Amino acid sequence: MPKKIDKEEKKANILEAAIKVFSKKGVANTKISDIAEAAGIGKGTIYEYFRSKDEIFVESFQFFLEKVDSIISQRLYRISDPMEKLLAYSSTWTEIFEGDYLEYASILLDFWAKSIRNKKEAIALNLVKIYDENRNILKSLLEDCITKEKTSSLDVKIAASILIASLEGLFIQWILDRSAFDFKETAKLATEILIEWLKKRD
Amino acid sequence: MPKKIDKEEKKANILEAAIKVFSKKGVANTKISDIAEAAGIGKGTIYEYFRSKDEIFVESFQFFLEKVDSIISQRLYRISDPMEKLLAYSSTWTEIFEGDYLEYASILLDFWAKSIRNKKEAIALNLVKIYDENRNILKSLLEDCITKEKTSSLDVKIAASILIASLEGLFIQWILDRSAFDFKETAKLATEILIEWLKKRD
DNA sequence: ATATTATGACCGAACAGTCAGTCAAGGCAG
DNA sequence: CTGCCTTGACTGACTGTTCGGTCATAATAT
Repeated sequence: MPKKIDKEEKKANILEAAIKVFSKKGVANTKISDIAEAAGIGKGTIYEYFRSKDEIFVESFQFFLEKVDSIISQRLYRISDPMEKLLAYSSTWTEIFEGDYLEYASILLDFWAKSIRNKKEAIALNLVKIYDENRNILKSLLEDCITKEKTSSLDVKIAASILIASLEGLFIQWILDRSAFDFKETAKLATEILIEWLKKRD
Repeated sequence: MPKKIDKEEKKANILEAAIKVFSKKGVANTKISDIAEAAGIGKGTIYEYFRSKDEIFVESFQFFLEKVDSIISQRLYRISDPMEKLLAYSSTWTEIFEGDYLEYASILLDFWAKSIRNKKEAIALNLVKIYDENRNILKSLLEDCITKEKTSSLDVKIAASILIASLEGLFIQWILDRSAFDFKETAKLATEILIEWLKKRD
């Protein structure tokens, strides 16, 4: 077999493994050898693809976001009805974490922590950008749902902020105690409440 | 004999210092010597009061929660009007972190992370309890605000969950990027939206 | 009052364990 | 053989924890 190694593919493999271990044990408690073992390779090999543990951490964040992003846009792509689209957005997050990706969830906390503590680093700037993008995406989706012109654009953006907040906040509560409420249903309800508020507004 | 010292007071001093350092650097990156330095004592002295770094972490969580709790109940105590009371609840969180305690904020992420990764540990069980208590507190406050009997109790508890979620979610976004929106105003708005929804419900 | 002793709070050097990152040796395709 | 990949034993820096010793002060004796 002509051994042309696909560096990108191999990196992706390592990142998948890293995310899995990071999620389970936390970044600080994860050894490079843990990642190597999870990826089924030797410890030294890791350093053929990444300069440092921190680089793995940063890139895994990017990798994770891209993955979630692609899942979301894939879903929204097929839907045309605005309301359906909005609900699909909010339910995608819930489905991601109710499904195979549940184990990946807690890595979000490490990303948040690192970003908050080091606002100047690329990872933080990136996260800020992601939030802003998502507020804007949701703003558009919300605007498509309410067919009123008089609602101020500012209100809609604030509503978008609140929606993101609700979804993430519910996620944290639910991950800690899944018996507290039905995540999917409650997320849907939160979305509907916001829409209703926007519609009734004058 | 040396002066008899107040063990509890000294522990509190160390915990205050620990929380400060934990917040700034993250628990994993905090050395015992950092805490000692911040508390103005020697490294060895720490171990006169705590068995291990982990014990400091766990106790600082408890300490932090009690502090926030006492601030909130102190505020609510003076208010009788239900709506005022509810708004005071939500604004207290914002004020805590907009004021002197801003630096303490990011320690929440370490608490969350530890709890989520180790659901059986005391710290996690405690956090679950805290959330449940707060959902119930908010449920009562919300019920006092809407003077309708037909609203189902379940709806109110779900609304309480969403309100907590909104406040925490907004907090994360705001801490990352304080120019995104006005925290206090947006938190207030989220509270009002939920009340409105509950009132109009049949 | 003053000297002597007992106490335990306090400290930080030393220890022991851990782990990120290195590198010399081995493997394997062409 | 040549060149590239892979590897895990190794190293050195780092840090949680221990522990023997110091010292200020309280208690007691004179």
